[in-house]
Amino acid sequence: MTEQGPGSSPTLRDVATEAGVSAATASRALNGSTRNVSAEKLALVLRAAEKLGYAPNLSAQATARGSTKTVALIVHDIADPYFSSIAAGAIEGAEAAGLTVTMAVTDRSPDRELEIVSTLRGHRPHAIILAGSRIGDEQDALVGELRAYEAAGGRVAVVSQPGLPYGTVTVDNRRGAEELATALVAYGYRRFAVLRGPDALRTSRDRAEGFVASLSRAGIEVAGRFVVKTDFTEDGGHAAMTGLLDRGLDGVELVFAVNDVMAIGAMRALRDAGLVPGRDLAVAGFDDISAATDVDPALTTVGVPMRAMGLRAIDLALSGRDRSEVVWLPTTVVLRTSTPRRRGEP
Amino acid sequence: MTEQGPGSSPTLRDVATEAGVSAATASRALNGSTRNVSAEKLALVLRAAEKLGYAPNLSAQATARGSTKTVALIVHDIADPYFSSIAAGAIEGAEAAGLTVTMAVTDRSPDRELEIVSTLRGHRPHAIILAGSRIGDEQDALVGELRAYEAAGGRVAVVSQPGLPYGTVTVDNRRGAEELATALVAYGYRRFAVLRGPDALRTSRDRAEGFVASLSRAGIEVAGRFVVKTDFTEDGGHAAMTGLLDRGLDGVELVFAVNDVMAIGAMRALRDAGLVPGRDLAVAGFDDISAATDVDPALTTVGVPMRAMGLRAIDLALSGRDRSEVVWLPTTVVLRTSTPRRRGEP
DNA sequence: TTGAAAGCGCTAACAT
DNA sequence: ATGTTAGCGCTTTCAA
Repeated sequence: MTEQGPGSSPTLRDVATEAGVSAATASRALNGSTRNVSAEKLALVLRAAEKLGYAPNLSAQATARGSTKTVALIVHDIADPYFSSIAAGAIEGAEAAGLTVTMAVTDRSPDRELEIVSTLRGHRPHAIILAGSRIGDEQDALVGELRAYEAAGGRVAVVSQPGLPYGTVTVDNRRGAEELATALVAYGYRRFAVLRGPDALRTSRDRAEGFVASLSRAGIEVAGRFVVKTDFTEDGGHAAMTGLLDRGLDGVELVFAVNDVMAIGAMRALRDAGLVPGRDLAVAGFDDISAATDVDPALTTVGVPMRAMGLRAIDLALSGRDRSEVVWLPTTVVLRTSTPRRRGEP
Repeated sequence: MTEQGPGSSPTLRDVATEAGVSAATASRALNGSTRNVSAEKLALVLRAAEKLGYAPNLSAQATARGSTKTVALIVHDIADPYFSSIAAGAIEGAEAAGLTVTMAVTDRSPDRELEIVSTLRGHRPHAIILAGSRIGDEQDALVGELRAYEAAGGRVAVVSQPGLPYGTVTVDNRRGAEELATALVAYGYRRFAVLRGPDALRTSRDRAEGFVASLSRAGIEVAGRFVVKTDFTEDGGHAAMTGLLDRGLDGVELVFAVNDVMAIGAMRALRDAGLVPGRDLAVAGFDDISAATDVDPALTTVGVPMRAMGLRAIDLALSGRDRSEVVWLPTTVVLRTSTPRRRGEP
């Protein structure tokens, strides 16, 4: 047993010495060109490395090679199931490619995001994955930062926000919402309310507008006071629903929240008010997070393949393909018991 | 605008040249000892860096300094709300300390975990945080790997599994379960079933045993056939509950699942069988994930401060304090409507 | 096949 | 206060 003093790790040199070869040979043996090293030396080096508990210093490797084995993932909020599912997919993809994932959360702050990208750039990751739609129009600084990163050979992929000049994997939010609206009308619903997120959130806008537009085409209008803006979170949904209740539902039969966590918050608000979701007021969401089937009644929603999105984003970033390719993943309307078929309808 | 060719990033040298100073001065200006550089040069360097869009190469910095600005977080499953909350706390703590988090998921495989620790070691992170209780007794290899890491100056912290020779932040799972049992007995429950996880999972064992032991002290025994082992997941809970239902409840009034996701799975199984959780059979869980208040009836559970655990783990690892210190965080019994008070009880 | 030597981008004595 | 000079641990020519 060769003891290492504190603060020190065995280096390649140590391994080389132990094996009685040069550092160059040790390096070759331990990775890259295994072809050019004799079987005996190879064995010697491997044994030495094993004995010393050698772990290559990835930072040194990176400086020498000029490239790292990491990919950076940026999400708004990792505790949100939407993002954690995307992250799970991304991590799966990255690990399959032998890469390590570094992660940062923006807390939905554009400033923070910019700062993060800037820091991350220093890590020289293979790729940077931006998950979650950007907010506001201060994108210039962000794009500038990313441009610099790309110019230096980095790859960028974006999840869920088409419109940035990078490889993107997304779903057609507008179309998904339209299909949901159509299905709901077919179920006999005629009077709707919509809980949407901040104006600047592209995802929220697309979903809300698609929903309303589709209804409109069916000859159904949603009164302005029944479209309420709130936070893109469960508490936001709860607050908005409570407000709606206070002001009076006035015949509204179904409330559509632009994402599941908001919808679940709204359901909670209904229960808090002594109402039964699904029976007294139908509720629909968007995303199909796993909680959608945990709540009672189970939530009608539009399925978004979050995990696959994370996975594909990694693929997209890693495959040196055409920048700014857009991968559209399919959504699926999932009708559950939170939106029962209305009496008297087919 | 100075354009950089692809594959290249401006280096400290470039900045120094641009500013007309030496690399050393540029280095000093850009970080560390700002004190020892004149205001003018400082401004010059800063301006040059800005102009070139300079981002320090963290790998190079790390090799030169011999230490990185990262901490590695290892979780079983990032899509699980328990772990994503811990991760959120850890990331918050790390970012506050100016550190970047790298993350890996084990998928609950001890082999994978070992492999991960080994790879991560190469990154020379400031600290490694192990979240989630270890499985099985193949800990020797893991501990060996961690020992080597520590010997080289790394810090290790563990979340939720006391017993490893490292700084640990955890809750008293046994005691939490005992208190829950006591509260439930006070509510008038007398006949229980327990859904527990794999034997080797310490957390599961502590909770299940604590619960049963507490009941036993109150003169209540849980028949062996009403203690069922299953996966530590929602599907596990669903399957176990379904099985229990098939075999007959035989008067059981309440089922305690050793974590919330299992409990929620069990509730779903009840509904699938046409039963009403809370009314036909009371259900209790452990953790108090946010979904616990989303389900209906809201889930009785034992609150675990997951986010705080992640945060404290970072603190623990970063504060150079006594290795193997154990931080106990408090749990709180939260009685909700999934376990209504039984008739005829005080 | 192997080793010597140069260099990756940065930091940290050591001089001045 | 600033520049010079060695490294940090590893990879990769280039010769041998």
